[in-house]
Amino acid sequence: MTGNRAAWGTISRDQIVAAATRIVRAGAYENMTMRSLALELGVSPMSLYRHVRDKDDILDEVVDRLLARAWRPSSNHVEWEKWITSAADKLRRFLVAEPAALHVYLRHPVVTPAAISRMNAMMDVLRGALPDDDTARRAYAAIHTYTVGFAALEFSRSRWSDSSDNADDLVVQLASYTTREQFIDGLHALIRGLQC
Amino acid sequence: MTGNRAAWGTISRDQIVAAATRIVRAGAYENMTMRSLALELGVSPMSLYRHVRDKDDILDEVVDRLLARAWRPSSNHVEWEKWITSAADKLRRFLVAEPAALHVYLRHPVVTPAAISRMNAMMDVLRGALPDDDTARRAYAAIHTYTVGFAALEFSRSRWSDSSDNADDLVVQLASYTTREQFIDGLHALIRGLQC
DNA sequence: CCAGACTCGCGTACATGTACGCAAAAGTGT
DNA sequence: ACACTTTTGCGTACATGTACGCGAGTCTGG
Repeated sequence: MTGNRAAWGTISRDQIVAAATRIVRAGAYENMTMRSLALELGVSPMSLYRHVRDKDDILDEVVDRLLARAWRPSSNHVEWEKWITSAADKLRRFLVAEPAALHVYLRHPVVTPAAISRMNAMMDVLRGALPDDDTARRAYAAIHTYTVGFAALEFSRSRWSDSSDNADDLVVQLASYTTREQFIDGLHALIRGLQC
Repeated sequence: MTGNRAAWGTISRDQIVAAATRIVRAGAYENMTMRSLALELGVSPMSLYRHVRDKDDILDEVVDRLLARAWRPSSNHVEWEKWITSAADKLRRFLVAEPAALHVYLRHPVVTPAAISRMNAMMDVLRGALPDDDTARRAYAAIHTYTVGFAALEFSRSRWSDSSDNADDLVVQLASYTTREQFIDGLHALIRGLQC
């Protein structure tokens, strides 16, 4: 017998990602550490690194799986603006609800399968609605930027307790401008501007 | 004698922030750790915590000092759109050039003195250009969101080496859509849309 | 001037991600 | 079957932020 060593081939990349996905789905992203993950898989922490580059590598794949189930607009809107709005709002919700996703989106460009599917779907709609390809690309980039930016600020605000009471009225008012309505409002302004 | 203990009153909050500012200004933000900071101040790491809540507390103040010198538009543009564009671009540059600043902006609402000055200046301009106060506030919020979002994506892209060669053409094209021109382009679309 | 309260510097300790290299298990060619 | 290479699990170690509490220095009311 081998002391206390786990059997050869105990873990695979898929199992690691699956376990991580389960943990994140359970809302325990903050407590998902390499050590806790290893413990759950009955393996030593360093063993994970045989199958995975680093923690972000795992998160990339976890987030892709979650995104695949989260990005599609609620229904097939006839008007393209509604479809785009719904798609953008879905991504915003996703990023705010899933800190792991925001982490990934802010760390590097996301080019995983689900993200690419989503991009292609949005580009198809934008290409059909705007004069030329270049305009569509610029529109996509601007909308994406606004969406991720909004999600980042909305999330950062959510973990904020106003410790200082000397709070400027304007500050408070603006800091609280991270509601869904605000998002839609700004997004519509952006879309209007992109059509000119 | 007191063994090796630093003299009473050796450090103050101001000195800590000043030292941290020096380090960040020297571009060594990544290497600014509580330990290195303490070492430079001739003090034990834990001593810092008598004067500072945590590392982010220091960074907040450092970033405010740097922001104060970085946010103003280059010149007094007559047209408000140019002034706003310049101000937004200044913030974008600042956030991309200074990782510490991006970190702070993504972590919680920034309500330090320089940030408030900047906000008030922008609000003054927007109030003068748009029909009513509410519109101005919405405009500010949207522009701020877009600016911070763009900076975050631009920065995340800069630390990216395209490891996969199966890279979709579209992906590459869009991932590289983080240039100053793209920023200005999207910003102008947004501003156009806000005026309707 | 002195006792008690308060401020401050610090030693220890812990959780985290992960670099490095050893050794056991599995695979491979002969 | 045997020598080898490759794959895999893991022990150790380090840098990081920071919680906790001790004891020394300073201040304050009587």
